[in-house]
Amino acid sequence: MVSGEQQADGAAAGQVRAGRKGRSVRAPRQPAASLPVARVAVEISLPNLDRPFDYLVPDTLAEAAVPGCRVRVRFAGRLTGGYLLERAAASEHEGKLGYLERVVSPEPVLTPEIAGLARAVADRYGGTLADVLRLAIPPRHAAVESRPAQAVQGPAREAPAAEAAQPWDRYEAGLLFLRALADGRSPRAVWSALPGPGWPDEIALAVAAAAASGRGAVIVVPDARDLERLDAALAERLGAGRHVVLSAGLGPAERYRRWLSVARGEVPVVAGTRSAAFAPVADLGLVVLWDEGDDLHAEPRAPYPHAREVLAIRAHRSRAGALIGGFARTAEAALLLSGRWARPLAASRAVVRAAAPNVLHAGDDPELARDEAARSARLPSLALRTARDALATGPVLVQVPRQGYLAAVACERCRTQPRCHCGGPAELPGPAAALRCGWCGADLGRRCATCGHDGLRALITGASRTAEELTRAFPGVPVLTSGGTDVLGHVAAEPAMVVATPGAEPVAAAGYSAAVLLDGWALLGRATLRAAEEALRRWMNAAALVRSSAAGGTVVVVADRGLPAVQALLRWDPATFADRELAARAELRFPPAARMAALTGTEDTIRALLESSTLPRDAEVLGPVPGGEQDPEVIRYLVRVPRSEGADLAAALHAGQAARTARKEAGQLRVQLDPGALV
DNA sequence: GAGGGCCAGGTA
DNA sequence: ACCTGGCCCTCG
Repeated sequence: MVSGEQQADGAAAGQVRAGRKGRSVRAPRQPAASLPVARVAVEISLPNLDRPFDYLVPDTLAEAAVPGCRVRVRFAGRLTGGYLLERAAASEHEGKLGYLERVVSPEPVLTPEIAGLARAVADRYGGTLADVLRLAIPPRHAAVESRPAQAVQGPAREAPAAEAAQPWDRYEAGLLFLRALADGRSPRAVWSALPGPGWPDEIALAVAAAAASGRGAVIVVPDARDLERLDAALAERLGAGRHVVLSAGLGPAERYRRWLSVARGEVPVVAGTRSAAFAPVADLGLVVLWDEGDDLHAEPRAPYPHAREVLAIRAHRSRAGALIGGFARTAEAALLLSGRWARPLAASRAVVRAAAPNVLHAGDDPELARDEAARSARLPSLALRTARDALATGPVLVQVPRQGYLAAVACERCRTQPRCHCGGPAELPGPAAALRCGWCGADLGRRCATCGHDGLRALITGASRTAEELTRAFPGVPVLTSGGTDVLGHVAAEPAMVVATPGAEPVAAAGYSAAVLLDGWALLGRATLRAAEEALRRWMNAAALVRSSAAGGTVVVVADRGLPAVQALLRWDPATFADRELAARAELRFPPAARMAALTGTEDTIRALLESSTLPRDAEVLGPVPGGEQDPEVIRYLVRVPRSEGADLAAALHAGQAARTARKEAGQLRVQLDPGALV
């Protein structure tokens, strides 16, 4: 109801009055003649308000208030933004409806497909529609909107001929997959990409096949470097003006301009990082996820959706094809296969063997165990020999798990690991530097706090120290580094040692002649559920940059040969590894075999949430578990349910949070379904 | 989240 | 008769 105060304000009661400073006179409002009700998704991310609200469309906005447009409405007395979901003839709402205050712009930015997808993603993660829409729709840029649509340059290219599709010929069902897309069908595949530089082109060909059926595509890659490679391949295969690239680095105006060209149906193909999964491509025929195991695909903002999940939901809802893959494979992807949601798309063993480099291991090299000098130098002789031979024919990649000089140290005498007051570990930034805290950066001097000794022992050697060692070991050979803030995109075909941290490996012009994967134990030893899966993914991504075994490419992995991840690399068999990983998770009842929610907050808030939630029948509450939070008050609980009850768990936690916020209960609480970093 | 109504219990 | 705090509900 409208209070006396608001009536005096004029507008709400529809009184005619002259505004101050020459503001125009407002006539009494009248509902639009046709479809006077606007169903609005208000931009408020409170779980108890996570539903549409109806407003009246004033006749003055009858034309502008189109489904999908941005509006301003008065909600609980305040002006708030929102999206018009649909126009209706009547409302279910018993009470009196307010009027739309304004149509921000008649541009229909929220398509029915994306509205439905966003709702489904919110439901899947127990989050709110408003939170998902914030991830899905970029902020408006008025100047960009008012500019006329860009003409699409260049003619659309014809569908790829059979010859052009040849890279897919190497995969057992590759041509069938492309044919199905070109015929307008929607096959779904978990793809084991063959090692080498061909993946962007293979994706571009699949996209071109979907385009040949008159449909669009969405492609999500982990980062800007992959996006650059894909951009070039798409330009090549689709022709000019048929795709746009969406990435964070574009700046708001350019980002909105490109996004709008997709929303307006001017461009049928979008490639981007995780938020591009929501790009409003019209008539979607294919979704693609590259390097599906990369943790950059996990959105760090509420409700923490994963691009794999978003794309799978989208492909399912929109009846689009799906191509989800990479060189390695996660347990999640294995589950898509075991549930028959997708089919495997891989090459035969013979083709894989020919395309992959020759992989050797040096972890249990007997020379390493005996040769103390080699051990302290950390470079097994097999690795040094391989690198030396390979340098004759091209660059050699050296993968080091950690950046910096010494990423972890101990006192040489008493073996204590120095720590900062904040609890962070000490690292050594350079040969003559003082110790520094790896978390807060505080100067920790050089002397051992326990015994006073100032000699150090390296526990984890970083990339720059490795580069220093290699410079000594290979005099006259250029040693390049890539990692952290200084990432190289490419290196030339000339001999060089290229030291890179995982994910920062440059592409070599004609492939690396060899790669050395150092300190496997440091990757595998991390106490996380995904340590082995992640180690294999990082190794395969590096090894895929090396020439094929037929072309003399060699990889040396320094790790224990008995480990399944090492075996999987030696045999280049990501599928069996992922199946085993999935089986192991099923045994432990861990995701993705089970569905889990992580509740992070104070003991009180977690307890209150659990009390106000009606958890599914088979829910197990585990905890408190270590969650890596700095604040000792903030703890973590896990709630586990069988996969079949995942939707119920999300709904229960959503309802529990709704009840809590409606009761104005204080306290921070984060609810995360299937968090990436579990345990 | 903000605002409001309602009730209980206290205060003048 | 009036104020305050807690509880609960609505918000279109």
